[in-house]
Amino acid sequence: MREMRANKISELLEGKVPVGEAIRVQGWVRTRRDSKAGISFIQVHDGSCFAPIQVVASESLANYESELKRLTTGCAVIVEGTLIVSAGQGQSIEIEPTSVEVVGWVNDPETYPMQPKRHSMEYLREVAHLRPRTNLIGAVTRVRNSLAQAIHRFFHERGFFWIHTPIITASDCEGAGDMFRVSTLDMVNPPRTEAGDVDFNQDFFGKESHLTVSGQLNVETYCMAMSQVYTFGPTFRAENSNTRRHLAEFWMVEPEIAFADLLDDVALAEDFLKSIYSNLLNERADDMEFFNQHIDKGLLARLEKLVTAKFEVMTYTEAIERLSKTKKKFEFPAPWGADLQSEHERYLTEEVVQGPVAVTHYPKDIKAFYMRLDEGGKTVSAMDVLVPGIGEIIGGSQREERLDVLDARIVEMGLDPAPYWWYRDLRRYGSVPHAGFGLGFERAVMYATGVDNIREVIPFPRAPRQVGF
RNA sequence: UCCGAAGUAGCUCAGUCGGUUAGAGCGGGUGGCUGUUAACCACUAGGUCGUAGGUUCGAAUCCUACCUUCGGAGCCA
Repeated sequence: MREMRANKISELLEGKVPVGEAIRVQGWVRTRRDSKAGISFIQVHDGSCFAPIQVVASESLANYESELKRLTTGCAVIVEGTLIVSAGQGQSIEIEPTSVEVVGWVNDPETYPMQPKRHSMEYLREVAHLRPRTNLIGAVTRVRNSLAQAIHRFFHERGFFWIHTPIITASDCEGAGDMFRVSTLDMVNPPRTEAGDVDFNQDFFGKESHLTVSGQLNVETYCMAMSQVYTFGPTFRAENSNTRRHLAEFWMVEPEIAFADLLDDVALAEDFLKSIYSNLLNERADDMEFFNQHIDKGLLARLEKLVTAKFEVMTYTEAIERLSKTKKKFEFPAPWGADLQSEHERYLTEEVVQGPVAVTHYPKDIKAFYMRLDEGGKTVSAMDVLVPGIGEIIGGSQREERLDVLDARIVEMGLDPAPYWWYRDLRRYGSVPHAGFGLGFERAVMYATGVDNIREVIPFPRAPRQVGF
């Protein structure tokens, strides 16, 4: 396989290889159509782009009758031949092969799970090992990669450092929901203390340990030395959530910037979203066209508006006023002090602003202890970025940099300050105003593709009772 | 976890006032036709109707439990 470099189908379809060149394509058969004139049209796909390329195999090939006419969806082939101008309609170029080698057959075509037809997404989840061969999951995969690369590029170009915060943590400080336990103890007969409790002193780490629910507290430590940092890695929540937008294992992006306030944070979020989505529209136009046509007709218009519109900024208090003035009926009321429901968020971004909006300064009682207390002591410097279509996509805040205020907030929320000793140290030694936000990566992919179930935008979804692949 | 809906051929579905041999499209096989486009035409194979009980002369259809999936809610990213 080394004697001749294979051509990516993407480079052929993009015109990077001149017609008439000898080429080689390696991929999998999508469909085969026979002509009794003694030729077969074989659509070959290699994942490099949305479209397959057409291979026009003639009966003059030695294995035409014996093998090529038996090709079915999913067979792996290596095609060598010439890139030619298509003699038919529907494609500009195609391949006239000098050889088509069948590398891997499909054992039982009738029961091969991937048929050249539309499958339900629920069914595709049951064959998660084969679903990347579909148009939909292939397109999602390229979009997901494009966004991930764009995120790293965005931060890298601005001098941020990617911090690999730990997956295993002994602190449940984040308080962001139930955690998965990490333990090497015998679950059936764990060692006990004299009081009868499980003796975690004898566990691997010598104390109770869990999978992380957020890298934020850890990344703040590096922010206080490296100035601009971010985490981008897996995150785990053991909540029994059975919805189309929750996973037990998902990826999260969390930047943190020093010498920055809430409006710097909003500006970063705006630049960030515009950057990664405008890059996507350029880089994966083929996949985005597919999503716009088959998944969500309004997708491209919405994304194009997002990357050009100026994000509005509105305080929570203003938002509540706007909600109280409308005649629109909501399922839930929106009194000052309560968290905004999804229906409220969508009304604000879709009807009031008709574009992206950052809502700031939420009541302190509905937000986390580490968010900076505002003048007046009723609100904190939190911000949620709301976008049409889904509502909240980013949540962030300026962090509380004053030790006395932070301590008071920890106590006020009924938390034990002791485990936060290292987090509190940051406020004792060279503390500076800083801010950051979190973006659920899968939700960003959902927004980019219009796919409405989060289980389609991650290769192997983990959710309650779902760990099969 | 709570509320609602659904499980029938390899896939997508139709079929329920209970009643002979459970149907279609796609996919597979065979043949025909065509520089074809998820081609088209003909023939053909393929189903313990989610699982376990129950009611009945008779259950895909009615009842109960369980399993699984989907949608909504809560939680949140």
